[in-house]
This record gives sequence, C-alpha cells and structure tokens, in this order.
Amino acid sequence: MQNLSKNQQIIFDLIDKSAEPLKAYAILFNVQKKGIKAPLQVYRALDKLVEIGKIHKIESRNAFIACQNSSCQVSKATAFSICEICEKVTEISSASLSKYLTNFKDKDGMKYSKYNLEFFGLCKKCR
Amino acid sequence: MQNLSKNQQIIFDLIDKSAEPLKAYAILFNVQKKGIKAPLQVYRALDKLVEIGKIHKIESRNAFIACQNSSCQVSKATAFSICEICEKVTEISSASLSKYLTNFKDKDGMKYSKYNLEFFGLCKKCR
DNA sequence: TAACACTATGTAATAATATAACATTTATAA
DNA sequence: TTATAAATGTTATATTATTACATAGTGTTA
Repeated sequence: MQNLSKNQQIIFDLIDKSAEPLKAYAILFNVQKKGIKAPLQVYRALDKLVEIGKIHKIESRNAFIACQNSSCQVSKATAFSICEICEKVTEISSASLSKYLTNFKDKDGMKYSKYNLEFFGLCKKCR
Repeated sequence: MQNLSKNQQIIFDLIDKSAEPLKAYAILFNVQKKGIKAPLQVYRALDKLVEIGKIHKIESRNAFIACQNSSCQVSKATAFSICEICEKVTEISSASLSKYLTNFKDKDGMKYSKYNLEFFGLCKKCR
C-alpha cells in the first residue's frame, strides 16, 4: 500500500475521524486552515482515496465515509445502511451478502466487476 | 394509479422513449419547446415520478430512466446494471435477488424498507 | 355552489456539487 | 540523472439542485 500524499492524508484524516459522511464542500471548509483552498484539490484527493479504497462515496448523499472494513482495499463491493431520519451511515460487512452479490449473474449471464448497494431504513435510535 | 399532470406526462414520455438514462438538464433542454422553461419544473416532475415509481434515479450517474419493471409501482427495491464504457443501463428484475435483498437483515437485526443496488461492468457489446 | 385543502405550475434567484484548462512541483523509477 | 508519473496550485466555469414566493388548477365536502 502506497503512502498518501499530503492533501490525501489531511482529507483522509478528516473523513476518518468524522462520525458521519462528509460532503466535499464541508471538507473544503474544514481543511482551509491547512492550506487546501480550492474545490479541485479536495475532489482530486477524494477521487484518489476512493480509487484506492480508503474511502467510499455514498452516492445517494454525495458524501464520503472512511472504509470501515479493513479488508476492503478497493471499492469494488460496497454496501451501506442509511438511516433516513438521522442520516447515520454504516458500512455493512456481511460475507454472505458480498458472496451473493459478487457471484450474481443476470439473465444474460453478465457478471459484474463492481457493485454498490445502499439500504434505507430507520436506525435503532430513530425507530 | 392517479393520472399524471401535464408536466409530469411530458417528462415521463421523454424519459420513457429514451434509450438511455437522461439527466435533468438534458430533459430541460428537450422540453423547452413544450413550455417547460425552468429547472425547478423538471425537478418537481422528476421527484413526483420517482415517488410513484414511474422512473428511477441512477444515483451514480445523476440520471433518470423509466421503470422497466411493470410490477414496480414504487421505487423501493431497485437494481441496475451499468456498462462502464457505453453507459447503457438496464433495470434488473430478478426475483431471487429482490427476495434476498428485501429479506436481508444486518447484524443488529435491522431490516430495511428500501434499497438501491447498482452493478458495474461491461455490457455484451463492449466486452 | 362555496369554501377548503391539496397538488401542480410559473418565475427568478441562488446554492451546492463537480470539472476544465493550464502552470508548476514533487516523487518514483530506469 | 533524466525521464515519467503523480500530485499540487490557481482561476474560471460547468453541472446539478433548491429556496422563496406568487398563482392556478383539481378534488372534496358542507
């Protein structure tokens, strides 16, 4: 595993210690004191961090969370639970789920190289 | 099933006859000749169409496609295959997949009211 | 019908999310 | 060391989506 660059490390640290997913401009606001001034600097670091699997993008929220699954080096097979009230997001690590989806073939026999699954519901607290 | 309003019908017809997912501003451009002039008019119709399950949003693409699954009245359980080259999107209707996911419970026993799954790979033509 | 609630529409302005283009610097490897 | 790739810095701009406010249509029901 390569080391992270300066900007990548700053942004990863911020996301990693956050309790909830962070949006790009929230990240920008937070790292301006560290010298990262422009959106593009944030998006470039985010792109790289997603590419190497250190963070994931929650597509339905346009937000980013740190990978909570140490074995997940690359974002090829991701599943999340999202509370529709408090917006808490948890990465699901279920061997049976990932096995099922990784092996899933559609009618045409098409096999996929990647998937992203987002579940929505109410978390314990909000129920 | 309620009838669609004028704007909803115009926008649904456009999406329904499109071979690929349409983005909101592409829709706007296409319906300007029919009197829909502002983004908000498009987004309002899209929101409603998604709500009643006539269309689905492809979250990773910020684009919309007509529901290809006649039994899918509400967008509660959606799965798509997306070609990473030609961007063709197909709605997957697999009884076993939807059964598996609808019944999926995480470690905490949390059951979900909704999910969205996006598979990525190469379609037949692009392989 | 009249009153009401609800849904949809129209319009302008603006917020939020993301990328293009170009110049420069730093890290890595041959 | 020289070449190459990766990362950075900066400005401008493109794309996606919402707020706020005014008006009009639709359906119920008293």
